[in-house]
Amino acid sequence: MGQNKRMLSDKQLSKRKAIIEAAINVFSHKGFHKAKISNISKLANVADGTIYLYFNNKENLLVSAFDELIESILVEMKDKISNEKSALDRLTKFFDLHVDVFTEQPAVVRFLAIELRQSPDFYELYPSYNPLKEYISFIEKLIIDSIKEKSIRAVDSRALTLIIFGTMDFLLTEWSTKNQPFSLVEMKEKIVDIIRWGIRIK
Amino acid sequence: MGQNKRMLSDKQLSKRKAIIEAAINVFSHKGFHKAKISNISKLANVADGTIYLYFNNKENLLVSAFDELIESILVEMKDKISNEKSALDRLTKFFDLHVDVFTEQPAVVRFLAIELRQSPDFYELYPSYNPLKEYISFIEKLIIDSIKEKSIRAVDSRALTLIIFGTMDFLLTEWSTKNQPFSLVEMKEKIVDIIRWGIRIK
Amino acid sequence: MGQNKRMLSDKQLSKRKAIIEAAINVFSHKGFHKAKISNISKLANVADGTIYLYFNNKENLLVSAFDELIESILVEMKDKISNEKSALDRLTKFFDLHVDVFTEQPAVVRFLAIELRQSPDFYELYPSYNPLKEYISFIEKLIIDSIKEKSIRAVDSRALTLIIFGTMDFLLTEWSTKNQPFSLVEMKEKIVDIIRWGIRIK
Amino acid sequence: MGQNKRMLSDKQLSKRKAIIEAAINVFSHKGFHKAKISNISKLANVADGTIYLYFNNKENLLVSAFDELIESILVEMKDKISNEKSALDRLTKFFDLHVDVFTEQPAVVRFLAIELRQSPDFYELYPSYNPLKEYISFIEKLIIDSIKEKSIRAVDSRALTLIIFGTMDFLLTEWSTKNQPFSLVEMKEKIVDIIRWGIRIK
DNA sequence: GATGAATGAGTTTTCATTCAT
DNA sequence: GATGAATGAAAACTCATTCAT
Repeated sequence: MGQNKRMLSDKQLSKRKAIIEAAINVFSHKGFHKAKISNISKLANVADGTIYLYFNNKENLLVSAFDELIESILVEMKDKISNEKSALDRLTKFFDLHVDVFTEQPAVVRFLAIELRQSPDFYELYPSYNPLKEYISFIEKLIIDSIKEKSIRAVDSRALTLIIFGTMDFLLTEWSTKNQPFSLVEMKEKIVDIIRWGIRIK
Repeated sequence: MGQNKRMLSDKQLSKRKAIIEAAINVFSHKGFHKAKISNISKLANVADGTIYLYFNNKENLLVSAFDELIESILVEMKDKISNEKSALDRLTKFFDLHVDVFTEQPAVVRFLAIELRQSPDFYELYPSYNPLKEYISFIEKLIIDSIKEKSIRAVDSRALTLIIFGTMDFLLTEWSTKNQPFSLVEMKEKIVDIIRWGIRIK
Repeated sequence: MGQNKRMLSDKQLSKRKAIIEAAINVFSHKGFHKAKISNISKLANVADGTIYLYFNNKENLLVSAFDELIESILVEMKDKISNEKSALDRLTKFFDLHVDVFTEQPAVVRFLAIELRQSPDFYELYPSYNPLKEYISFIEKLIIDSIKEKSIRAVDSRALTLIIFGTMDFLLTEWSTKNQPFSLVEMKEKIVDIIRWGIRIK
Repeated sequence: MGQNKRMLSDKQLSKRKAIIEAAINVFSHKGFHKAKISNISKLANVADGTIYLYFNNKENLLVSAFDELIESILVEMKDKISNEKSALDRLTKFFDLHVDVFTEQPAVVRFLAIELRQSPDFYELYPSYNPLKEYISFIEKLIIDSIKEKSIRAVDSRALTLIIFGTMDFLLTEWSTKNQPFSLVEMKEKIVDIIRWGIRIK
């Protein structure tokens, strides 16, 4: 049975990590249904059965991999934007970093953008669960702060969050599934320009 | 074997339609992989084998359902916006209708927003295929026209298309997967306001 | 339901014949299990259902095709050897004709040599049925006559039948499945020579 | 996936053997197409899936069973005839043993005589493959040696091989499919007598 | 704890056969 | 009689999961 992460020894933690990394890799490239447990165990250099010592089942492995991937990305991004003075600068930087991270790891885009939506049963069972929740909440927080700082006009923070995340998501999905059909950096600048206009203080 | 749609009798066309409708319904609720052909055939009141008289296989049924659904939606929407005077009005109306259509048929949102991304094999086989292509192209065309009419400033049409479609898509996905957590119409107005500001002529 | 052949009109008889011919053709080339009723009906220019007006089922069609093919071959061969004076000449001629017939229609060899053995259930149901029975009996009769005429020594007729038919069958199967790896006529002469030596009057 | 036979543990080898034996049994009685994998797995006391740990697919199981059966029979027969002084004695003994082996295991006759010809696809894919090749070659070698030893006259070795194998094959098929309608041993003696006459040195 | 051989449930697709027209 | 659209039973094979070692 999958065990609580906190009760594991160092050796076990590194084994668990190897499994998670292998899982992200395999799920990203093959998709949830075509990914075989044996692919993941082979890549992680463990036996098939070992995976079940750390995770309850395949779906739980997918969800765990999601959670930890997003958490690690978010931690890294929070750290990198911490030097920025204003909330708006942090938000802009966040957008930049989002694009950077995913440009460097296109497989991760597939994983987050596509696999995320492949467990409808899971959503049915846990409608409130959303691995992106924290990520999106962070964006909304930056927006609220920017409004408080009066760097941007007092738009609805939820609405702006939807615009920003939805656009980032679709931008990267298009770029990724269509094999980089445009310059991501240039396109990002153009998008930021439009959105900035929409929220600037007159 | 799947047959050419044009060679079918009226009776056959209605049977084919029943299958497509059942397929959209089942795929929407269960996802491609968990949807069983027998679920679809039962809902359509035909035998399993009958589906294979009209479609080559399960994937072909998914793709056909997509194509026909999007085409019918697009035709309807094109018709409804044809009265609008300016391209910008048509674009705005298009956004409204998009939300209306999907509000009325939440299963369709799931189908388009989620299932769309669930046939990775298909995309590998036909990387250029994208059932949303025409839909997205139409949005971009409205944007280009609006710029020509000088109703909006001369932003990059591709960038604005990404913003509009990405936002619409995410707005509806959030609203749909989280069981309508906010007023869709109000949220839409707020989003339109922000984007309009971003593209208005000073 | 399959009907008695004798109650059919001329038109029906020709339809039945077309089906039998198509069946031999398709069974020969595809084998019983890969042959589809629709292949046969298409080749015979009738509807699938029509076949069931003349034959009870697929297996019955196979068996009927066998029977009629062998009967027609046997009738033809009996006619052709009727001019030969002695039973031994008729037997020798029969062997020659056997080879000729199958050289001209290799598909028929496959049909008789291979498909013949593919209905084990059928043999279980009707252990006494053997479509080759009459054919083999005829060989044995020629042997018995030859012995009576003292053209050959008084060997056991059954034993010699087994040698002659077994050799003919294997000769043609080898020649047919291995794509004519030797000169059939020359090999036949060599075989006949050996067997003749074995049965000649000292 | 089917594994290399040499890399298996003793336990696995015995499981593999049980599967092969069950396969021969079931294929013999039902024929390739009517034999179900579940019949074989049940008889071998393993799960359906286990068969696929040892063999790639049903056809591969058939072919493997063939190969191993013929090889084991041939090894045994070669050993048993090794004491005979002359090649002609070995050939005669070989014929005797052939009949003995198959008399003791009638199911094996069916398997070799009937199933052998039931994989038309296989022959199409690998036209040169013939599991009986080695067996037949061995007979021809004994014939060539007998001629060299001047025990028999200098007939064409290929022709005589066709006679001997064809006759053995048909003899056993008739005896087997018609439920032992004659004394196999007596019939064999009569056949050997005829053939011997045909090839003796005057 | 780790292993990996064994399990067996589960589903698409084919195609002989039927029967309403 | 003839048609061919519709039926639905049937089976090979995969792979997540288990558990004896």
